[in-house]
Amino acid sequence: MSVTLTDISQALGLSVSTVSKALNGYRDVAPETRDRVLSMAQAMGYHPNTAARNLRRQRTDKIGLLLNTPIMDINDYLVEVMAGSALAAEQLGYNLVLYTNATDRSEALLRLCRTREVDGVLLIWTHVPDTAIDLLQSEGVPAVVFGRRVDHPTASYVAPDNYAGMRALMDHLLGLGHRRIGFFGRPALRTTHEDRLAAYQDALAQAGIPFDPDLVVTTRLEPNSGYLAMQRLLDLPEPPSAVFAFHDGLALQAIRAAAERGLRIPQDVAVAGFDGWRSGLFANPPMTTVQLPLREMGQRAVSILLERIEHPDLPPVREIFPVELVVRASTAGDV
Amino acid sequence: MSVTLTDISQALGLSVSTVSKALNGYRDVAPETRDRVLSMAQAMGYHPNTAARNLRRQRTDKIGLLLNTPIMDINDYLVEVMAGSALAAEQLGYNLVLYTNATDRSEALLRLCRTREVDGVLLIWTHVPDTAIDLLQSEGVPAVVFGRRVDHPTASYVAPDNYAGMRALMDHLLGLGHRRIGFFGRPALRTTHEDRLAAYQDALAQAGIPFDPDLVVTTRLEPNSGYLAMQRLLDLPEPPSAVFAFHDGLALQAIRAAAERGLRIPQDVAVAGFDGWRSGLFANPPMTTVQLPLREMGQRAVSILLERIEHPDLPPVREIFPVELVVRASTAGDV
DNA sequence: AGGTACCACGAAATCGATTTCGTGTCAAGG
DNA sequence: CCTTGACACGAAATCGATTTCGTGGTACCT
Repeated sequence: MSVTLTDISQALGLSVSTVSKALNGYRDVAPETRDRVLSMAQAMGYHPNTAARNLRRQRTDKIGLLLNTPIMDINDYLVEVMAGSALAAEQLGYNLVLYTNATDRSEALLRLCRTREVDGVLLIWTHVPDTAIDLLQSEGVPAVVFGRRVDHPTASYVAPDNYAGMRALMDHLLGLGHRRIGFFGRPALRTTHEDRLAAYQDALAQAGIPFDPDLVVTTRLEPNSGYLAMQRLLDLPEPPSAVFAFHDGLALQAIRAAAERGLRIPQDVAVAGFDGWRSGLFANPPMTTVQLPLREMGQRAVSILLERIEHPDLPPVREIFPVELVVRASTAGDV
Repeated sequence: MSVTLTDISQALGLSVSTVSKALNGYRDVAPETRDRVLSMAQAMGYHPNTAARNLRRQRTDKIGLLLNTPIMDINDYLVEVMAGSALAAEQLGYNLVLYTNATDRSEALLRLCRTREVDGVLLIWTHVPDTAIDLLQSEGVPAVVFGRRVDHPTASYVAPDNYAGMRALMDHLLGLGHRRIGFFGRPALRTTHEDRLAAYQDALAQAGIPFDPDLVVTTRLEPNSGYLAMQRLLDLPEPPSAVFAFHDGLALQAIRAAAERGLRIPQDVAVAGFDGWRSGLFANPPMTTVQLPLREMGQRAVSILLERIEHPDLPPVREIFPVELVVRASTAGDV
C-alpha cells in the first residue's frame, strides 16, 4: 500500500492537518516542524493520492484533448497540435489527457464533462457538430475548439487563415503558368473546406480562368483517399497540370499515384499540399505547402482554455492565425 | 454543480446506499425501486464523480502509456502501438492515458506510480533504463515493457524478432547482388540495435563478405538524422549500393538525400527500412521494409498488463513476435 | 408457535487529502 | 495584573461514491 498522510503523522506524532499544511506551504507551521515533515515525507516516499486530492479540491488539473479521429489516424497535423498544447499545459501546471476513442465519441464527450475527469476540454474536431458545442455550453464545461471557425455565440476557437493561405498558393501556381489546377476537397471539414474552395474559385476568377467542376474531387478519411483522388484527376480527358491536395498527407499519396504512371513531378504534374506536415519536407520531391503555425496555435488554445477554467464567465475568444506559403520542389523544380 | 447520489436520493426519498446499489446492479434492491432510480438518474443527468469513485474503489480503470520521446516525435511506429493498445484497453473496460512529457521523464514515472493515477503502465521505452524497471518493480506497480527485451528477472515485455527480420532483409539484399550494404545504426536503442547489427554481420559473414566498419553509421533522435547519415555514406570513396535504415522514418530521409544528388532509387542505390511505417507505402518509391505486427503487439501488451493488474503475483511474460519482410520498389524496382 | 431464511432498505464507516475553526501557549503592551 | 494578538497545532467537517453491517418485515417450514 502507498504511504498516506496518516502514516507520516503517526511516525512523527503530529496530526494529519499539520502534516498536510506543512506539505502545502501554509504559514501556521513552525519551520522546524515543517522540516521534520518534509524530510519524513521524503524518507517514506510519500506522494499524495490523486483521487483524494481531486475529490477534495474539486479539480483535477487536467485538460482533455479530444480528437475526432481514431488513434490510428493521428498524423503530423495532430502531433504538432498536441506538442504545442502539451508544452503550454506543462508550463501552466496542467496535465494533458488524450481522448480518442474507437467507437462512439459523443458518449465519451458526455462522460468527460459530467464525471469531472478533466477541468476543461480542447476539441481538435475539425468538424465539430454543433450539437456537441451546445452540449458543452449547457453543461458549463470550459472548452475551446481547435482548427475551425464555429458559429456558436459563446464558443471560443482558434483557427488558421485558410482563405489567405489558399489564395497565396493559387497565386503561386497561377504564376507558374498553370491554368488547369485540380482541387482535392474535403467537404466533411465544413468551414475549412468552404474557405479554401472559395479562395480557389476567387483566384481562378481573378485570373480569368473558368471554373471546371471536373477538377474538384472529394476525399475522405481513408488511408488511400488521396491516391484514388489523384487517379481520378489523371484519368480525365484533359488532366490538370497542377494539383492541390487538401493536406500534405493526401499530397504524398498523390505523388505516389503520379509516380506509378511514370509522371515526373513537377514537370509533368505539379503537386501542392496544405497544413505544413513535417513529412512533406522529406517527400520525394519535397512538398510545396501552406505552413500553419500549429504549435503556436496549440499553445494559444490551451492558454485560452485555462483562462476560461479560472474565470468561466469570460467572453469567448476567437483567433485566426496567419499562415505562410512554403515553396518546394514539388511545384518549382529548381528551388 | 453536478448531480450527486445525494441529489437523487433526496429526490426519491431513498438513501444514498440504495441509490448506489440500484445503479451498480446489486441484488438487494426491489425491481420497482431500481427502475425509479434509473429513470431519475437519467432524468437528472447523473454521472458518478470519477475522483470519488476512484478513491473508494482504490483503482482508476486507467492504464498509462508512457512514451520516452517528446510528443512531437510521435511517429507511425508509436501510432500503431497506441492504436493497438487503445483497442484492447477499450474492449477490456480500461482507459488509456498518454504520458509523454517534454522535460524530465523519470519524475513523471514516479508520480504515476505513487500517486496511483493509473493502475498500471505500459512502457513504450525503446531504451528503458534498468533503474526505471527496478523502481517499478520495487514500488509494485504493474508494468509491461513494449518493444525491447529486458533482462530484469520479474519484468514482462513484448518485442519483435529483430534478428530474424534483419536476416530476412539481408538475404533479400544479398540475393539482389548487393555486396556493399550501408547500415544506419541506433546504439541508444540497445538490444534492438545489437540484434539487428548482429544479424547484419552474420549475414555478411555467411555470404563471405568482409565487414566494413565505414558502412555502419550512427543515427540519433533528430529530425534529419537519417538525411545526414545518408550523406555520409554517399560521400565515402566507395559508397554502398544498398542502404539499410534503422527505421522507415530514417529511410525516407535517406531517399531525399539520394534524390538531391540525382541518384535513382533503386537503380543507383537501393534503400530499405524497418518497422513497417505506413508512410513507407506512400514513399516515392514505395519502401521495402520489415513489417512488425505493432497493432497486435500493442493489444497483447495491454492484455498482459491487465492480467498483471488483476493478479500481481503472476510470473513475468516475455513474448517475441514474428516479423515479415515486405519488398517494394525501393529495393526491387520492378515489383 | 417458534425458528429459519430471505428481502428490501438504511445507517454508518471508509477511501485520503484539504481546509475551516477552535484552543492552548507565550510574549508584548496598557 | 489583565488583555490582545500572534503563533503552532489539533479536531473535525468535507468532497462523493462504495460497501459492510444491521434491522424490521414477510414467508416458509417443522
